[in-house]
Amino acid sequence: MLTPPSDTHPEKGIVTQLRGYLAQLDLPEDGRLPPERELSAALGVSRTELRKALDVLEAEGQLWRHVGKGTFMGSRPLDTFADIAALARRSNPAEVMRARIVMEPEIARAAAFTATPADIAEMRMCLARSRQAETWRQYETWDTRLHRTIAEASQNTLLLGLFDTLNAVRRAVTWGRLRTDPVKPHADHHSFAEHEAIVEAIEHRDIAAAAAAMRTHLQTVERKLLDRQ
Amino acid sequence: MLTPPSDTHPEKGIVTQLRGYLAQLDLPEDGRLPPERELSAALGVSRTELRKALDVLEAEGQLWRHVGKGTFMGSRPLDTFADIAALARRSNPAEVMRARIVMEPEIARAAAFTATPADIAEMRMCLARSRQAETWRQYETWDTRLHRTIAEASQNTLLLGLFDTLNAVRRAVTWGRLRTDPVKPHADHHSFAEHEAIVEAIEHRDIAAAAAAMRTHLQTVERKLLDRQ
DNA sequence: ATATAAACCAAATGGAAATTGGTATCCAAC
DNA sequence: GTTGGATACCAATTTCCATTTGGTTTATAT
Repeated sequence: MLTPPSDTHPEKGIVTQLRGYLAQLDLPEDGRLPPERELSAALGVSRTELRKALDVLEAEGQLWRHVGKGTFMGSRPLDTFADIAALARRSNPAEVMRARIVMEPEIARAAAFTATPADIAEMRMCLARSRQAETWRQYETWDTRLHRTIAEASQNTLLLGLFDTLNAVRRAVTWGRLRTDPVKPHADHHSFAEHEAIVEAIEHRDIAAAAAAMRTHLQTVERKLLDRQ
Repeated sequence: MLTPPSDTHPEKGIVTQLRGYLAQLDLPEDGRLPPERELSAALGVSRTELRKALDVLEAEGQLWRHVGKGTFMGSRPLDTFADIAALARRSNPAEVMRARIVMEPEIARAAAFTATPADIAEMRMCLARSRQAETWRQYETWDTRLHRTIAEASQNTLLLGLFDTLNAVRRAVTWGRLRTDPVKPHADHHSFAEHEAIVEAIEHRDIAAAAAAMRTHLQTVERKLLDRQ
């Protein structure tokens, strides 16, 4: 499968010639260098020989290559997938709640700064729809969407991404213990008033109240969660 | 910008006609329904009138629309991206700092609760090493490790995972504008005292002070960051 | 006034064509 | 018989362009 590097003996000259050429070359921002076919022509060597030299530099970690993409100086960018499944495996509902209590009040605080009228309109719609929900399933859909709308309103794509990750883990952890009650949430379910308070605070640009209301809400949710176990 | 729904008075007949048509329609897996131009023809109404009816259904949350994509039944799906590269592409240094200021003070607060003596010992080592650093490169290594040790001390694998994600994005975003100064940090660099204050607060289990010290520190970093641009 | 039709726009999609690193084959040279 | 070069081919990826789609504007008619 893999050919041991020591198997071939590329002329050392080609490697050093390549090194010099690359050093003298001014690379684009991403460190991409010309395709092999051009490079071999520019250096006056065959593609086979050039590739042997490139093999050496790659083994040294000086560059990395990928089919269809090209050859790049530097080290290969990290495999960049926050493995949600792995996170969920290590975590548990209590941790998820603690993480929510850490993140979401501060997100709400930021949202109170930056929310647009459209954001607030969508929050209000989520409130209304969650009140009209006929099943817990529907209720949770609109509850989730309300919280995400608040995260969107923070106008920070990174915070939103972190929130989504947290949410994905939450779904994965909570999966299997979903509420399947046929009954629907009572009209005086604690979340209704608490959600209302959060949106109210955001609408009034009261950043401290927004954070506090979100914290209160999540702490209530946490208490209910622990009670049930 | 937004047209108030009450502004127009679409024939209620069209809305109910549309409701019926959609109910009778068997939708594809993704809930996508025919483009407006087809729908209006099928229903024998003008596109303008159809759109008014669609506006109603959208306001009710029964469907969502997006230019270029189409119109879909149900509620708008959340596009969850745990892809760090994608996150980094959409984000920027300012956002990263805001996200840090949101997350890390609260993480420090949690850490002040749960840090073990071993955690604190490691934090102190990071402090010492960062003071001894001979280059900015070294300094940043120990700075990063200090912040991560604090996240570890929160004893919450999910928070730690989110912190790591944030950090990966930070590295990706900051890439290319790394400090290459040959000089090393001054002995009175602001971070030294600020780091000290954070660890001190954690050690004394002063959760409020820990959060405050971390927030102060990151706000200083943010200020310096913006100054340089 | 209101509704309709038509045209236009920008976002998004889809697919063909071109590009690129990797691999196999054939052939000449020594 | 081994080595190296030229060529062709492969699959992953990108690039480019036409098309589609929801959103908006304009002109026309009733």
